[in-house]
Amino acid sequence: MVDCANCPLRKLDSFETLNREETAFMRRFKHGELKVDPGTPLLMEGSNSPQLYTALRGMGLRYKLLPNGKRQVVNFVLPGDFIGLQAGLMGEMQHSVEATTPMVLCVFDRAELWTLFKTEPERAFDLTWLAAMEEHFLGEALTTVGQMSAVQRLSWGLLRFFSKCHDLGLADGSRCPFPYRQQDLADALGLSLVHTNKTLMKLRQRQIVSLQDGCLTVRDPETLAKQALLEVESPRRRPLI
Amino acid sequence: MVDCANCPLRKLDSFETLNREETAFMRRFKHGELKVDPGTPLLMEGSNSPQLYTALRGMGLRYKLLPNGKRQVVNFVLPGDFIGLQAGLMGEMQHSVEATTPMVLCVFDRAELWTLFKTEPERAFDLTWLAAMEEHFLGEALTTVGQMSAVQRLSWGLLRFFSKCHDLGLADGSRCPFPYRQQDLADALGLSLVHTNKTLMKLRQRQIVSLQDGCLTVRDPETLAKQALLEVESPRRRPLI
DNA sequence: CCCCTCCTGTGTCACAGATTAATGCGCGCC
DNA sequence: GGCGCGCATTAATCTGTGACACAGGAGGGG
Repeated sequence: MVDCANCPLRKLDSFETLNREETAFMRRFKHGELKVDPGTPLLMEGSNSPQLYTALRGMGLRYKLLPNGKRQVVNFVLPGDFIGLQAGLMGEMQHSVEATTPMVLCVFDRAELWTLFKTEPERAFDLTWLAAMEEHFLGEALTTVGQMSAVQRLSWGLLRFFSKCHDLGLADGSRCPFPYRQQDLADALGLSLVHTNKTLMKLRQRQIVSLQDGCLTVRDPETLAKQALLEVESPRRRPLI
Repeated sequence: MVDCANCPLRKLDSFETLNREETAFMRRFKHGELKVDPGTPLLMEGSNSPQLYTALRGMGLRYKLLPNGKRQVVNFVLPGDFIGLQAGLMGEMQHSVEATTPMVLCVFDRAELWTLFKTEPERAFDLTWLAAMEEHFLGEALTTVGQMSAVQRLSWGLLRFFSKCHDLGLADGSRCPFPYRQQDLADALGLSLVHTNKTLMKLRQRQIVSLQDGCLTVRDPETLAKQALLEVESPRRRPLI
């Protein structure tokens, strides 16, 4: 499922065990299970919070709240995602998770983490690998939000989400569930709601994606991928002379 | 040095050993040493590259190059920083490190990583902790670039860099080295060079920071910190009637 | 049925920031 | 000295995006 071909050390087939189904490993270390309903934010008060989570079922989003009321969606949470390690060390911003469909989370006791490292190096390695993947994703997100236009950001965001769904086997052909509001997309990509809406309309009118009834359909993956990396037509005006 | 008070598991005094000085641990696992001169980019071709690095001395920056020639500075590299785990898994964007002062890097063999997890869980734990800290930083950076104004971004960036220096003992009072060009700052914060320059001038004229001769001086830390989180004066226009 | 609320769609306008260009300044080099 | 080069600075202009306002549709509840 998850592409591990690049991992130089070993085939990480154990990755799959982190996805969607509760494994023997989870059963051993888990502290409890959590069912979360859409709309209820799950606050994570930094590393003082004694809990770590793995999403088992459902989708949600991980975000930070700013003192001025704005919100940055840091990542979309899908089954298999590990949450909580990255919670605030400094405690300046509120770090939260909110479900957008009914979710089931596997809860770990943070204090067990150290045990894990001593007794199950393979699992510890997986964990680190996941953290590195997340770090890579965030670097890409930062690059996109920092350097790209609205069309490119949307293209990147939708494509990324779709591939993640696809890797998890949640996509049906070019279709995947997308239980988010436009406001969520806007907050994830550093755009305003209105502009996100208008840009989405552009993508729809160009028959590149379709987004309705909680489903995302990628109609033109090539163009989408091209736009996600580089403006299709060079927007550079030619000099006047 | 690095604040570990929040780590619930144990006092991470071993962190210090990752900073600046080469330790017995490094000597055991290290594959070589690398001296890098300013201006020579060190390409990291994803996890296919067999190497991982720890910065021992000097400063630099880690960035991604886009096909359209733009650049996103992902983080500033200081002594003690671990580099390479987060290199591209997908290989879309070029991920590189460039020194801005002469640097010394400790080179690890990527294949040794797995050995480390089996034989030195403490070190493996440190590594994961570092990855989590980096992840937290990137989340904050994303939030800043996605939601904040130019003044706030600059304030956040400078403050962050200064605290990092301070934690590493590289700062002298309110002064720390800053071997970067304004273009580097601009690329880190998703701003244009010109606008970065103008905003910097504003901060200087308000006696909040001073930036010259490769040194950053924080003159008014309170205001800086306030601005880094929330616009000081609310920029909301009052209605016309 | 109406009323209310949440969300999407669309037009208008203002502004923060991008772009371009020109200047100055220090520095190394021939 | 004169030249080129890299970088900081400043000004002038343009534009992508945000802010605001409002209409319409979809539910939900009494």
